[in-house]
Amino acid sequence: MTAQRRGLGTNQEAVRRHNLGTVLRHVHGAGQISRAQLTALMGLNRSTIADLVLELASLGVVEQTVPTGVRSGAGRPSAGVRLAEVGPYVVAVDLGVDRAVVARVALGGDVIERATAPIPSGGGEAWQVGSTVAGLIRRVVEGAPAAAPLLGVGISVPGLVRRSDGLVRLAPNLEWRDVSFGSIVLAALGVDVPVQLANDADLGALAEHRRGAGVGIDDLIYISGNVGVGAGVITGGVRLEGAGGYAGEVGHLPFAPEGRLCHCGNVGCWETEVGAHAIAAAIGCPESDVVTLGDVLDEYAGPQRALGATGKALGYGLASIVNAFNPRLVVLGGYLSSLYALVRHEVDDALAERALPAPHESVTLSLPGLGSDSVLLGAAEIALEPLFADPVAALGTALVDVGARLAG
Amino acid sequence: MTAQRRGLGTNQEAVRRHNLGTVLRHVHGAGQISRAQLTALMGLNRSTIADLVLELASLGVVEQTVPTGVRSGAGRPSAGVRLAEVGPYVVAVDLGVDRAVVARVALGGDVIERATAPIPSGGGEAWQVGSTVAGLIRRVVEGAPAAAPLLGVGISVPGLVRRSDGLVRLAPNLEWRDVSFGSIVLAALGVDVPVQLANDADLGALAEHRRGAGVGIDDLIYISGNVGVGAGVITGGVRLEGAGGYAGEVGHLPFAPEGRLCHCGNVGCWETEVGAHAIAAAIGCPESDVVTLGDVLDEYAGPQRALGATGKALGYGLASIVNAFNPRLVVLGGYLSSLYALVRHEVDDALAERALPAPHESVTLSLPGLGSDSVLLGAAEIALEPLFADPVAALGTALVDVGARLAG
DNA sequence: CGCCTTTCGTCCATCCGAACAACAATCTCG
DNA sequence: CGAGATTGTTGTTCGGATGGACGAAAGGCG
Repeated sequence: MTAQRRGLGTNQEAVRRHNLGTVLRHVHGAGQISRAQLTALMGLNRSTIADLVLELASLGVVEQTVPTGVRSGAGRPSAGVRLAEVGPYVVAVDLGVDRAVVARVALGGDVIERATAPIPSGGGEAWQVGSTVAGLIRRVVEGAPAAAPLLGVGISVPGLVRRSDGLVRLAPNLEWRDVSFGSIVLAALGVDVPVQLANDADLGALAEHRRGAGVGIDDLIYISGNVGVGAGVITGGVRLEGAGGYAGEVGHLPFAPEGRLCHCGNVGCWETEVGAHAIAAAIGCPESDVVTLGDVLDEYAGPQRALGATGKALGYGLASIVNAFNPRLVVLGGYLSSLYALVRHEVDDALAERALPAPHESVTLSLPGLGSDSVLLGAAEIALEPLFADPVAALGTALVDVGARLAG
Repeated sequence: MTAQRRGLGTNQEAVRRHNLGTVLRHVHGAGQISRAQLTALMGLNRSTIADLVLELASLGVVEQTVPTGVRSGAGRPSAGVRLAEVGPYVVAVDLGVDRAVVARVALGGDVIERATAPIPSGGGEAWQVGSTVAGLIRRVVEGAPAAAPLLGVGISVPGLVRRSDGLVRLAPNLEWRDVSFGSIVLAALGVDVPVQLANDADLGALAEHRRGAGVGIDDLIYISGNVGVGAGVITGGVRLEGAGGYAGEVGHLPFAPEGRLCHCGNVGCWETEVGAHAIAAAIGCPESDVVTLGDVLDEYAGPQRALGATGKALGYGLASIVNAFNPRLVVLGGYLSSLYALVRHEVDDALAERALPAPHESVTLSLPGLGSDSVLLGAAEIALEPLFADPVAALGTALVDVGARLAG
């Protein structure tokens, strides 16, 4: 359930809000679901579910269908509930270190349209990137039906993002510090829509939890390998954010006190062993290809030995993470998924060696269920969040006829 | 708000349950509160609060008082709500490595009676400890009014406790492995009451969050120094448990790869630097006094230099924890509070050196607000938890006339 | 000291929304 | 084809939060 401010009482509007949001969350998650399933899942009365679905349908978010062909036992077949044909959508932005990916994502998580553009290496000025992103947003929104409402924009940033206001505190690979990127994009767009920013690893975790390898798993960690290394943590089914929103910065956990100098100023951070630069050096890959290390690794045919130590370092670091957070699943994203495919054995062994037995016995390592789209879809998910918290309010303030507004 | 199973709908019984529980939680937290304050805090109507308080009073949990003397401006003074004179209580058990502390704790968190007994070094057989604990429980319960209901028993264990069923997976300093200590205590008592077990650091964190140095702070970590070192994490106001309940095992984070051998089988764990045995060795304290290291440190008058390296190691380790969890507050419990008092400077400096600026700028180190009772009071808090989740049900199944039942 | 204002408790009617009961609809199975 | 099972639909009930009216108990002010 949505975490409302604790200590508060529940009034009847809150009940309705929560129930409408929960129905919508289920439809969003399953794509197609019957009213009978909803009654079972939510533990409410048939009549209540019927009423909730009716209200969502009148809001134009869902549609009721004739009973679907999939039958399951005797009895009258249940009416289906699915997302509306022309329903609300969001814009998801995945800011990488060398390119920006922007997508129009429908409620339900399908990418309808997508556009990509390179980002000057070293990030460049934030306003330039913002203008590039705004152009991509215009492009993906163009084809949207005029009647479809835009709920908001979700932006993934490879760096530390302050939770309270979305300020990018530090994005080392973009060379940004204290950049209000949300405002910059909005200014370049010339419209006012809700914008949510978050760390890339956090969003990868969210997406894998909702729609990827971690569906039904309430404690998982997504490790993003994206030049730097970060972790996004889902615990008890909710994002672990910490006081400022910076939780999960595992790239600078101490690893080898006598090791290499890290850009953070310390010596021997985990990132100096499993970061993209370290791996590139290990396999003799030129510096210029570091940003596309995943592709390089996918085609790597050199000696396994070159990566053995790296795999071991990855496993040892994961052991710390497993001990600290006790996840049921660890998803290796970015170039780490390519790396894991090459040295799975070394990683698994190192993890088993260093992790405590109790947390180790229930953990699984896995590749992303969403491929390289985890982060992008996570950005869509946070943009959808207000809709699940309060469907009526979110749809009330959503923007319609977006194509025309942005073109003008 | 209490985390109910996600995905569920909210029906009207759940609303009442939640609101009753929230009122009770506020009274429990504040001790004495006016109905006007409750309306403001919970955002409900005056009439609703009156009705909720009335129901709690008829359950015998709270009492209404004439308006208290503390005035605040004009207007009719508001009736007070306080805990009932003869109200429900719980038994809290803090299992240390050398002694067990048992207390009768009233709703509201006051320790009414307390009893202590030594535990044979090395823990001894679990059933022996269970019998000792049962004896202590009998003693503290004896004086309770016959009409007062016993809600349950909360037990703190220095080790890994499985969340699902409270099994003690591993308690190294008691030399226990897979011990169902809850059942053992119940069997020795001969009655059936709800029993909750949890890790000592988790309970320290809970108590400091509810009633100690972390009141109003939703992201905090309690580091327990109790021969071994563990962390309890509160994030977003709720306990971080992880998949099995083992989250927060930071004692075995890698620290010095060329360091000492740890009892977990690895080399250079943090615990080998800041664990009780390491500190005892550093200050030349005999092995037999390791279990009371806190007292030894309080009276320590030797050279500061002996502890300088330890302080630095503590700070470096805390930096990892701050980076990983981004807490607003870190409470140093057990002997670490004594240690911190001696080498505060070294710890602070080491933390500042290794932590990332963003998470570091908002974190504070502190001593426990509850002294050495944090863990004990945390055990009381988990035993109270069912009451806040559903007051009516919890009181319905509570045990009355406990003294006679246990004596017979 | 009396009056006004403010704030709160109490009592009532109201309203919202979930639950329930009864009946019709539509399937499976024998 | 009939019995049983499950669901949709509709009208009603009911729990519980809400809001207004009124009185009560304070403080502030002339």
